[in-house]
Amino acid sequence: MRMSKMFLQTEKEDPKDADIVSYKLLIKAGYIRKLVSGVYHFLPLGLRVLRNVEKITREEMNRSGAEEILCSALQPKELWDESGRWEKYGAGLMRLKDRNEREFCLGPTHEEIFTEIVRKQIKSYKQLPMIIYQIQTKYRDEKRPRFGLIRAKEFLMKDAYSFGVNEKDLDEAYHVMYDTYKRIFDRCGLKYKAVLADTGAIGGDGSHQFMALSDVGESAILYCSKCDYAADQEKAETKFEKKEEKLKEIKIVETKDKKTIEEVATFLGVETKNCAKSVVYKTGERIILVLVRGDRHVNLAKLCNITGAGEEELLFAEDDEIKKYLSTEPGFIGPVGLKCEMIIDKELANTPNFITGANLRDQHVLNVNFKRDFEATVADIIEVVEGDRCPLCGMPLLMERGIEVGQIFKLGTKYSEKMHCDFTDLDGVEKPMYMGCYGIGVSRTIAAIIEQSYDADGIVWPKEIAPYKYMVIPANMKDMVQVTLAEELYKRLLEKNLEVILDDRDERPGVKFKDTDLLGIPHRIVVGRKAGENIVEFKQRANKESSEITVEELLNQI
RNA sequence: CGGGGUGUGGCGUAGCUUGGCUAGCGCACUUGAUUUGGGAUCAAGGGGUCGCAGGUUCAAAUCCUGUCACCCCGACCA
Repeated sequence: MRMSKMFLQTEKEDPKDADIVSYKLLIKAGYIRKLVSGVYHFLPLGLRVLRNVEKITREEMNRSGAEEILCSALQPKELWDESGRWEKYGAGLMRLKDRNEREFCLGPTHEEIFTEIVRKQIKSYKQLPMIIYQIQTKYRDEKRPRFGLIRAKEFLMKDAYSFGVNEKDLDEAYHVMYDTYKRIFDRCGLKYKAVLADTGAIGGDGSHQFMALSDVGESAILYCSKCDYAADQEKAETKFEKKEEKLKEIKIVETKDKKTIEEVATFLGVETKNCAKSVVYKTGERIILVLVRGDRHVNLAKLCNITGAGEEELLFAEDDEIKKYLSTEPGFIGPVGLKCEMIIDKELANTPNFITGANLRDQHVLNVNFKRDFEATVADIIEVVEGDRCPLCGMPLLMERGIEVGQIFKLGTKYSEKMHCDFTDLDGVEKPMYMGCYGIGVSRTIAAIIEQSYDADGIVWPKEIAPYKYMVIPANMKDMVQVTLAEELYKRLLEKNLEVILDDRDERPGVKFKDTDLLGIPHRIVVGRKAGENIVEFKQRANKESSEITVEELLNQI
């Protein structure tokens, strides 16, 4: 490609609306352009990068034995009704109607579609197991799109679905995909961790996320300082020690105007972890009192799983609703004597003699004990933080932030049962298939790569990702010796089937160097003053090493 | 959804408080000259519904009302 002909515009100044590196650089270097919030165009260089990530993904998926298809993005409501997700998915689903008022959505994910395709075609155990996948644009009406390609409304995703006859098939497919994902992200040059994950809206009972480590990541990862336990914060568990202490007698104390945990703890001269935090949630008509230790936060993902509520359905109850439905006093809520659904965190359940609200204005209760004083469902509902104990080995957990670039799920028969995706087994009995699903955010991966690989001058692409691998720069376009040699070199590199740009613009060399760095082209070849002696400069973007070599040496070397 | 902020040529911005002449500057773009190893210099030039709608006024980028878009923060309390 000739730079003079390229559809490219680089910018010197940072875009006003960007504050993370990957987005700034993608815009400045002319890789992408924003249409509206959360929706982006890929310009020639951006598309080449996207295609490179796709290529790696496709090659590794094919290598694993999976087969590629391409489904429609437009999906009819009926299929989503079958799985029950038309209601459950909530506002994130892009819904639309055709001219006959028939309802559709733009696919945010494709479990329903793949299940539909497979149930039409696969009838026998003999045709299983199998994995099919696609690379396609997905649509999600995000609450708040942000960080450029990291959270977009429209984005490119690779999604794969496995179908098998039993759990063993599923486990095998899951492991194959796990290994495949590692190969994909290795080739993308990412530093990442595979962590245990919550299954969220997709459902199922086993999942890993692949997290590209980065401070701008929206997810928190907790991992053990000693063993190899690693989990998303939504999923992470911790080990706690059961405190042995004699149960004391329950006692009401006056706590005038002391509403928050901190106020009460300070007032009573105790630590917040000796108090119980009572949080009232509602989902539809259901009112749930959730109890965690005073120094803990409720983990919404865990709570959703336990209550069966969707993340958008589970809300904090307003004060007047609390008064109305629970006949208690906001600010002084406690489990003792309260009549409603209650869930207590297992850590608090094992804490003796804690303090709670008394359900009366300006009063709290001391020495409350689970079981003795009230009953509730026990569950793990706290958010684990850095310093908590590893659930496997008990050593302290560390925390890091990550960008979720991939996730794999064991779906089991969740979709196949609802949607009647059955096969006839060896014994002649019709059974639901065991499914898994496996996603990679292709466009998001690009942003993650940049977040991990840039410097003051611009992007530093890993070699497989770079849109072009070589930049040939004639330093002075008026010097015919330089121009001729550069043209010759360009031709020779093209003949070798290398991805090369010739910067044939009539610009000063500084401009060309700056652009090469900004674009992140891995290898730069400058044809300059020594062109007459057939010597050029060969410089590497990543480590800034450069050498002067003859054209012949260069051609032999690459 | 709640809170805060911002909308002025392709990009980045000044002007707005205190209304007033042709809306200024840098980058980019066009033409010419000089220049050519880390974002050149000079000269000439083109490009603007000041987000949109309404209002106040002799007069609105500027004041008022509404609206749209974009960005950031938040969604944890008993």
